[in-house]
Amino acid sequence: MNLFKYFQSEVLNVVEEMTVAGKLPAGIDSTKIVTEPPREAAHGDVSTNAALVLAKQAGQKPRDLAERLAHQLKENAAVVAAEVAGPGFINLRLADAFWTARLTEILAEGTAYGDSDFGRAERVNVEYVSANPTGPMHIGHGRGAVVGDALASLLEKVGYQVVREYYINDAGAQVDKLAQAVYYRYREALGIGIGPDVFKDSYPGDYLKPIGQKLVEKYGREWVDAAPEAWLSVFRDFAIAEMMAVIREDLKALGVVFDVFSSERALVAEGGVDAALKALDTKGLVYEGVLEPPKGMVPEDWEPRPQTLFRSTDFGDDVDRPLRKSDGSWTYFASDIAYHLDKFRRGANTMINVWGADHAGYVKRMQAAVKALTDGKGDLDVKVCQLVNLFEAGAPVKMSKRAGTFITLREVVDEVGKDVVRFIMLTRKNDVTLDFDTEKVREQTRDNPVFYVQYAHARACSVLRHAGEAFPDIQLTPAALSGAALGRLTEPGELALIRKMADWPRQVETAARFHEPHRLAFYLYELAGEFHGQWNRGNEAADLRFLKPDDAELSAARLALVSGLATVIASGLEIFGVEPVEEMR
RNA sequence: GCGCCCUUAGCUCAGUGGACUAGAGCAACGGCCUUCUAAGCCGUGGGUCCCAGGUUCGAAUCCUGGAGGGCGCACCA
Repeated sequence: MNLFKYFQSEVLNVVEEMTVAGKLPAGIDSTKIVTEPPREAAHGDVSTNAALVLAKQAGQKPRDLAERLAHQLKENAAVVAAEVAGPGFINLRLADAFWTARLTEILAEGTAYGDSDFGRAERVNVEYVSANPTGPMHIGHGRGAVVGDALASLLEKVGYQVVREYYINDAGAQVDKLAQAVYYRYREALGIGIGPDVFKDSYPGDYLKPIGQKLVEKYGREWVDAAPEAWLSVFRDFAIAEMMAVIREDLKALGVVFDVFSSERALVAEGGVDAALKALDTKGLVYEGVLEPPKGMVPEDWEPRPQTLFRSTDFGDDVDRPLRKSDGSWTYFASDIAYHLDKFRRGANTMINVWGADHAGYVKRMQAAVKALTDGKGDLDVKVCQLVNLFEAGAPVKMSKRAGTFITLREVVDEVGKDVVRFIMLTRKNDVTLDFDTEKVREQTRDNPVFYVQYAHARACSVLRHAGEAFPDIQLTPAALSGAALGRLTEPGELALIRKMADWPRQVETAARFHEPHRLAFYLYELAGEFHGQWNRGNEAADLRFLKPDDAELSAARLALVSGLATVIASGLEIFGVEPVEEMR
């Protein structure tokens, strides 16, 4: 249960009752009432601004109205105190029994705790990674991959029907360059010398060498003297398939999965671009025109040129955008328009794209296109992921493709483990740069959030294991533990921990609403902190230890708490795609 | 030059309209601990929330302008 939503509806019920009783005017607007945790825990458990919002409409003083509302709210059995504070906030204090009931709920629901129907089974398409099939993934792709994957899981948890999608840019100039580079690797594999500058405009990486070798194994010398027109499509298709296999392996190592891989080439081949552009044209949004040079900077090879343009300025963009290149072929933007129309037609009114920082300039035009094509019915949110700076023990890792000192995502994942990479990628909001230190993330200290959260889960599991030794007859299943005498959980630290755990459903919903999975990393860190804190108090005072050999009843109640804690952490890590470990090694 | 993003404690960052005192971790300083699983615990100091206006009963939060940093900027993806 999202207890804040519950009390929100309780507040609204009271408002409704008072309206019926004539104590409040009819037709009052209560939509601005919010019910949330007070900033200061000392103020209570639940706080609402209802009186402040309604005072003016009711023609009553905020504090007077607050007193009346508070009086009614006290009728709820869970409310032990309803105090008016400041200008007219109402702070509710809840009964211990209310909190222990939340623990029972957690034990009953398991990692499904925090699930909700917030999304109302609405369909959402989350597109992420979509790295060009021209090379292995780098650390920046990894961030997008994790953010997209976790966001998708988060949305599923709150009841959306989510499609995880990867768009393969397998059409256009980039993959032709790939074919070009692979052709030279093919010749090289046959022992034919290649010039020093052959990769100047394409892909010099060694990772294409095995592909050249495979082409030799498959075709021998067949293409050595053939014209480019002859080998281009063969080499291109082969190279794309090989590179996608590499990328899929990289993704697998990171634990990232997709429901759909969409091909740009296929979309073009089946006429999707022509259809989408025709649709735009029908709306009168396509025209032939000449763009001004970008304000304040004129590219060297600038020349005024008539182009086919999309009237994106009608939908909030800064300038109209070209749909066709000078050779008459479609631009990347044109096929992307078609792709987004395709996603919309496949049922996703809400689309979320996770992009790298270098694509930030495309957000407005893409949103403009979605608005135009769907008549405002489609919604596109773009999460732009800022750069990831790699460090090793505090020193920046210098990377240069030329010097061959390029660190791939795979290398980092193999070095520190997928769980570490995934968690760290979620410890910052997507739109700020993230420092990733391959040394620091393996430290076993409180500074390292991955360790700190994992350790809380492991420590909880450890306590449960020890319980089996101390109390051989005890049943440690959640179902059995929920039957414990939870009323014996009266220590402030224990109740504070349950309060934090009970906040999970609200945390999940808020993160989902803002499409911001990183919020959960902060929550999990705080939750882990509460648990470690209670553990440490047990170090000081033996009375506070979770296991008390001379008091089986109290121990069972505390074990229920420990089990619940492990459950909530596991529920969070599940969204992150991080395995909740049972012991640290 | 234009667009987008960022600017909160010495450092790294939470905090998308509410109050009494703007939070956390690290670092600093002062104590303590050597453990039911060790990688710690308690306390103290530390802030013109980049600046200036505006909206509001109320602004770190919304709006406008400015400063600094990042990313991008027609016919590449």
